[in-house]
Amino acid sequence: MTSQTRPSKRLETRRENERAILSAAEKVFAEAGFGGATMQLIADLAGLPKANLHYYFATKEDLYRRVVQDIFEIWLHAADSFDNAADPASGIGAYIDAKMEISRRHPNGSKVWASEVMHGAPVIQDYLEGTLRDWTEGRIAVIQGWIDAGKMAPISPRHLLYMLWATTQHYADFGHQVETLNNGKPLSDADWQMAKQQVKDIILRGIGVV
Amino acid sequence: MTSQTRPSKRLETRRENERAILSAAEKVFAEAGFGGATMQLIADLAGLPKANLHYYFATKEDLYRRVVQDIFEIWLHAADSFDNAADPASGIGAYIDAKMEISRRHPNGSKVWASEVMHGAPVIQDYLEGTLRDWTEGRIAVIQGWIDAGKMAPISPRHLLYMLWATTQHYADFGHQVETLNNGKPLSDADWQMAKQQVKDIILRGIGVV
DNA sequence: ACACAACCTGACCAAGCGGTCAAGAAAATT
DNA sequence: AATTTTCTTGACCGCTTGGTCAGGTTGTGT
Repeated sequence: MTSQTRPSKRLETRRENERAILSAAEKVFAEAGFGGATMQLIADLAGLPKANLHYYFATKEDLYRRVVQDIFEIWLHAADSFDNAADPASGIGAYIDAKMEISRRHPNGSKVWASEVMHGAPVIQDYLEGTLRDWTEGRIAVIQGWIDAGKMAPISPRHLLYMLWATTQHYADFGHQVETLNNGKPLSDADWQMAKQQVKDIILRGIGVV
Repeated sequence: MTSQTRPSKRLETRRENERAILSAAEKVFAEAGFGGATMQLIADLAGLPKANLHYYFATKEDLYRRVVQDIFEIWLHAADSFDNAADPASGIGAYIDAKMEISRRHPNGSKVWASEVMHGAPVIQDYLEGTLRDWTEGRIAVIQGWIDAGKMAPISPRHLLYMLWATTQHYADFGHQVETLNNGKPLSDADWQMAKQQVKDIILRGIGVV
């Protein structure tokens, strides 16, 4: 019985360890940057000896690359909210909601991404020139279509996208600053709700859809 | 003649060296992060032997602290554009212009600041809790005054400020990404003009002042 | 001219880094 | 039960790092 594909203890612990390492690495890379992070610190946080990290990930760069790639995937999936929307209010509104949720749930990932780009994207330059550029051009076309159809104000779609990215990611990348200005307390559920609403209010009115 | 306060060769070279070191440090810290930056790299870029750096700045952290403080000063001065404005359109418009200009002229400084905050502001936490918090509360009051006077839409001043910071600094912190999406070419004068105008267009309409 | 203080720097050091490896433990296969 | 494969780990290594320091050089006040 239960002859279903057993997880095979080997693969199971492998997955567990990889996840523990990636989770620890994301945090350490986010808090210390690539240069400031040490394999020892990641190992301690993951609860494994340092040598074991090098069994799963040959080099520090390999580990870092995986962390950045994973984030990029999550980040791109927020685009799904963008598509299948007939009008800008719902499409862009949903995109803001999705990006804000990512900032809340994956602040470390957002920081690693920001750090990578700030340092000249030495690891993911190909992603910027490939996937991201294609994605961007596609959304610009969608937004331009809305403008041409008279559904929103004639702003530059490109700069609107930058504003959306900047504003939503600010709550992750500059989360510490936001928290400090919130009297040192993390944002509550209501605070996040408020932030989301305010971003949508200003931007949607800014592009003339309310 | 010329008995005016002579610069005194000593102080002159001191100032020159300090400026060379700080300029080099800003660039290296921005490109590599605190952890990734090395005193040797900064020394080479400044054209001085490494030991000489330690004569002017005792430790790497001291040097870093000075870089961050200098940036904070520049950053705060952009607030001057905010004050002495009777209506939100000119006040916030001027603030956006000023912050965009800083992003263009001091991208490295902006990156160092961003990096510092992203890593939990280990060095400038007191600035966040003191000067920045006071500054923020003050501007929130100004904006709230405009709202109460019916001069703009009733949005949350706090989140408007976050949006302003995020959007304007995006062109510095994510300059590499912006450049890549601009076909790998740096933004031209016209591009910057366009960016400025678009940010002002969307935000000013977003807060209901156009 | 002299003496004193400020400045400069090549050589050096302890500490910590990423990464290696050999030998053993544990699981899977036969 | 034996064997092979995968996984685990303490000890170790070469290298780079931030920082030091003694001794020389340069500028300044007297």
